[in-house]
Amino acid sequence: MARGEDTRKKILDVAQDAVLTKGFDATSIDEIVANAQLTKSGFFYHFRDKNALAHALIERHIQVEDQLFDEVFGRAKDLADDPLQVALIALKLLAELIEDMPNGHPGCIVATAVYQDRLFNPDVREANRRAVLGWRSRFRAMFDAIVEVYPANDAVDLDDLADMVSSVIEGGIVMARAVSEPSITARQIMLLRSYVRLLFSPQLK
Amino acid sequence: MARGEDTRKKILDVAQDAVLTKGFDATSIDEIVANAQLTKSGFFYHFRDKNALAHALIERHIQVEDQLFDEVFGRAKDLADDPLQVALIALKLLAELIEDMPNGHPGCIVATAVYQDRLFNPDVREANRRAVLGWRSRFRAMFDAIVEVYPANDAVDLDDLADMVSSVIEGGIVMARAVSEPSITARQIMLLRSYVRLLFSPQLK
DNA sequence: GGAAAAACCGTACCGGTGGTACTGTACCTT
DNA sequence: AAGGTACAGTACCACCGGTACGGTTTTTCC
Repeated sequence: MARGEDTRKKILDVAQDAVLTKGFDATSIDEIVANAQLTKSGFFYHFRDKNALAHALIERHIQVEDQLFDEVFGRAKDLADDPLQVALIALKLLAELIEDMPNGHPGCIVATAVYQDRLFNPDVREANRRAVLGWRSRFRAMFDAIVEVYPANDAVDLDDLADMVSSVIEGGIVMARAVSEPSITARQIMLLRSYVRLLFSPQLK
Repeated sequence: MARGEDTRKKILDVAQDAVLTKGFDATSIDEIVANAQLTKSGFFYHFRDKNALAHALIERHIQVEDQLFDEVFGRAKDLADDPLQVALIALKLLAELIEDMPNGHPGCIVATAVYQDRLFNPDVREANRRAVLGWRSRFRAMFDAIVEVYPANDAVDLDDLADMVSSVIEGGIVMARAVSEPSITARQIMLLRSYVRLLFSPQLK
């Protein structure tokens, strides 16, 4: 059983690497099996078709991303008690984390799926949707905690604000790739942080 | 000469329609030539290969988008003199415009190109880059005008802030498509507007 | 230790797709 | 009349996703 899982993981690793640099469609199965050192038969034993691969890739990516967010927010909560400070610290940590990634952020697989209508496959589409909605509720909770202490300086919907975190990250990745300036993503997150501060700070400076 | 241009335009129209709904790779040349009512030979007479089609598509999309921005900002300048008010009005108009688009925003072709490494083709990559940098300088000018009158309430780089406009739009499109809520994009722009107001308003409310 | 299941390999094949190559031809301009 | 423009038509190729199926090794469980 461990043998099978190892192979499956290797396929996913190889595929993810290729997909993030070349795109999903540009990554052929032949290429994947060559790099993973197995045969086409082996590949199709583990994945029904290429959609199943995309699905697995997204599912795994969501887990990793969620874990990353857990760590960042866990660390932020260790460093402060005030919910606004926690959010500001978390966003800073997130920006630093993305900044330190070699070659910039690997590029979000969710967006990759959105822009290749492989997502016509309902499974992939649904996985994508769940991921985004998960992030929404996560960040929503963060902002809920803030407004209990600090009333917002502008009328904003908190779900929209929660979405803005994902939105700025995704948009930042697109921008970074478009102009080949990897640092853009992190700087965009810092701007979002600036917004959060202005939105909830009782006193402007 | 007009005969050739008409055919070329028809190819682009048909292709754009398919690409925006199905993705670039999922759109076959056979399908395009069928819908445009010509033969494969005709297609390859106008475009060297599929990359050349992508390139033309992006180039044309940039023109349309620029024209759209021109209209929005022109209208905003008609409605106000104060640079901050102009920006706030422009962002509101932009949000409304995107909101009114049937089926949500068509989905930015720039991002489509970013996520399929068609951008391995230097022409496409460069066109993409030029588009994004063009938007940067455009929005940068807008914020430059504002800071001459209103000092920012937070230390921000104006190029980053300019990028944030594009970033929020691109990210908003990704989010909207991921969860199938077309209105997200417009609401994200309204949040950016909220940030701009908080950032430059001398008085908070 | 033997059977069965899991995890593959090898090979052959199919339809679709991007792309090439070359010939033919209607039309328009000079 | 000549020559370029703008295609149509046909034939062909390599690659890719996917299927089919038989054979082989490895692991697991009784």
